Amino acid sequence: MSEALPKTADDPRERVLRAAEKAFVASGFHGARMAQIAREAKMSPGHIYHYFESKEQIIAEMIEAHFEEKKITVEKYREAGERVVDMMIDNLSDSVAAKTDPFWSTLMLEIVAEATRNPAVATSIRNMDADLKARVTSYLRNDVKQDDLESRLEVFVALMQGIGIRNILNPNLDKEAMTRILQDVIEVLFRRDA
Amino acid sequence: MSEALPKTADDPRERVLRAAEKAFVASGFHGARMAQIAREAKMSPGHIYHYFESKEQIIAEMIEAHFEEKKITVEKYREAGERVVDMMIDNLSDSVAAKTDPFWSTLMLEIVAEATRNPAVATSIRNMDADLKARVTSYLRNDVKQDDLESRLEVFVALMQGIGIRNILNPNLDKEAMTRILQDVIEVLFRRDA
Amino acid sequence: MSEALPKTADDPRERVLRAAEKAFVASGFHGARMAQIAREAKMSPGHIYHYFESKEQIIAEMIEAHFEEKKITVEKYREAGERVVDMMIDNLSDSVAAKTDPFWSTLMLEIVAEATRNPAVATSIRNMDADLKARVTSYLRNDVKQDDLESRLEVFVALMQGIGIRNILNPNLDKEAMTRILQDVIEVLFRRDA
Amino acid sequence: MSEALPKTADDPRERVLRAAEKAFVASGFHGARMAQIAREAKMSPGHIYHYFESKEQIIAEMIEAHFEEKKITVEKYREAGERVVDMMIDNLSDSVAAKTDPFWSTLMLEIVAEATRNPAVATSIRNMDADLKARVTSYLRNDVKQDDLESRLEVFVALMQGIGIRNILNPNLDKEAMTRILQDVIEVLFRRDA
DNA sequence: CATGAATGAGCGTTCATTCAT
DNA sequence: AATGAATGAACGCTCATTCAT
Repeated sequence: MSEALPKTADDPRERVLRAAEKAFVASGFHGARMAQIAREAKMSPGHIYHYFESKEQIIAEMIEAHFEEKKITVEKYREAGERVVDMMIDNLSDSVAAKTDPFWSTLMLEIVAEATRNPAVATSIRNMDADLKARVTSYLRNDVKQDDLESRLEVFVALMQGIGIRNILNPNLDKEAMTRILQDVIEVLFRRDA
Repeated sequence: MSEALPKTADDPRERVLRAAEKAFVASGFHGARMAQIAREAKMSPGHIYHYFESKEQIIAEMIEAHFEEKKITVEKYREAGERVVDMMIDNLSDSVAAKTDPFWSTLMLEIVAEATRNPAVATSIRNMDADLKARVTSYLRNDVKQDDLESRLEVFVALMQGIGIRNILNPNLDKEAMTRILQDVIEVLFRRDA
Repeated sequence: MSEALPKTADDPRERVLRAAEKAFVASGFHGARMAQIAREAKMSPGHIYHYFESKEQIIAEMIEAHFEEKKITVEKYREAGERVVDMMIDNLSDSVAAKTDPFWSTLMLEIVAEATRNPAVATSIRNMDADLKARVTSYLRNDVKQDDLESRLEVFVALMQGIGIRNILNPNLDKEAMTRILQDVIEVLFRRDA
Repeated sequence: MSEALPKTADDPRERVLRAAEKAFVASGFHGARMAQIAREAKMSPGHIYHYFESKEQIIAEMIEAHFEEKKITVEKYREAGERVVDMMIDNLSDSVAAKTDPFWSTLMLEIVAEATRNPAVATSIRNMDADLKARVTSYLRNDVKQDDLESRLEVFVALMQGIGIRNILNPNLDKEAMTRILQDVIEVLFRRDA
């Protein structure tokens, strides 16, 4: 009779979240208007409140969905066994492309900025970030021997997230050159002793 | 008799800018209220408009001042001659401390996020960022021989700005360990062929 | 079933225009507050903006409606054929009553005063006034032979609008006596040579 | 040592009143800003309050001064004895010119409009208008025999003030033609039986 | 499940007036 | 007599949210 988790394009909640995402990227969490989200979701403003308690809640769920997606991306590395770092390097070009997609980098920025003022969001993304990092750390352990691996991962993640910011400040980033240089950095971060 | 440029704590424009900075960090550009800024600046809301045309202008001037300060920081490297990279490494611990100061990293985040929706701000900070990068590139040229120096600098700057984001997502960052690892990264970025 | 143009008391736009009219007469265009208009229209201030872009627009539409009404009044003279001047004289008492209604004379004053500082309003009411005058002139042509008819009409209109002002400066105007005297003036304006 | 009534250009009160007049014509009573008046009067905003209690008071005094001037104009007719109407006709062209001066017609409009909402102003200008009218009536009595003279004067004054409005609604008024036609009207108003 | 009309608190900003000098 | 910096109440307008249907 009824689907359990209809996370398709027809699921109205999903439609709102996607619409909100778009609006947030275009105007920021505070600049985005419920009316704008409603229009994009092809739903009346009033009806959104049938699915979400408030704009705040939409923001919160959207952020969660964002991390859920990242979790899936990260799970690929679980299969890599002892070849995680190789896989990282192989995927570098795609990773840089993802980080420099204005849509995602803007969203990431918006999320982190929101965390600096909304304690609930801060707690939530810190937990999710820790979870993500713990996963990656455990996968990397198969391949990497340094005992300061966690800090090394922090450096690597900082670098990748920083690239998102750089792309905003300098949209003419030479991504190919950067990918090449990043390979060296990864080597030094995770292979020095190998 | 009378100071020409009283950029002291008594200069009312400066007082407003400092107050705005605080309010922006606490609530974001859009969340900050003029009344809040006025209270913090010990000035009536109306009087702020004696010194600034609009909230928008306060944001713009605050951003400019922020970059002006960075320019001064960067100028230290001008004197370093052929020992720029050494100086970078020597200063690493201070640089990391600066990047992980929640006040400044939050402000930076706010600024970059604003750039993604306010074209005037985008143009302004891109110009200022380019200027800053050009300066550093020219100082590095004395010490670094790689022809892809610009991209290497981009990677380095991404890393440093990314650390600001990391500190928000993980306030328990092991700064000492990261400083140590960053030394290796700097070596590989700017010394590999030397 | 649904009405096409419900210009009744239930049409919310009409309700706002009527409320605005009242408020403008009581306090002037600038003195009238949106809250006052909203209260009078039994509508929240915010909701007014569902129907009108701005207070300015309400003023503009109210002025237009005012002229539209005048156009209807004037059209009666179209049917009069060669007996326009007779009709004018027959209607004189009503015309004087209309011009001395404090509500309408105050509104007219407000409109003309607004025209002296708002160029958009000036253009608008000049066009509408010219249209009105052209109509009356063409109707009068059937009955009146003077070639300076336009100037004669200007004199007549000045007189009628001036009565509105007089009524404000002297609310005890002897309207009957004036109507009698006005008959002579009309005769001399439009009948002298007849 | 000190002049009794220094109504010269140096009298600061006079300077403020002249400045206010200008500002009121340009922007209306409510649109005119104290700062604008102060600038025009070459005086600081604060200092204006040394001479006037409030903007309201400036408006009130300015209106009074305006009528005082009119009183002087009207007094010319006192000397005319039995030739008042002749004098009126002789002066017609000047009178029309005065009424169509945008400065004065705008000011008159502003004053009458203010009277419709400010009861103090209403009382004041009604008294002054009555005084003026009584004077002119008494002078006309020497020349005019009709017993409805007061109403005839009302009609005449309505006509002249109406011309001010017409000039705003139609700045291309043919003043010469109108002057000619007005002569006929004056004749019929004040000479019919003579 | 769905609409969109309706609300009203709260914003950035203005400006008559006051105050310290 | 004179300044102009400073105040703060009040405005037009916006928009997240609610309500009648």
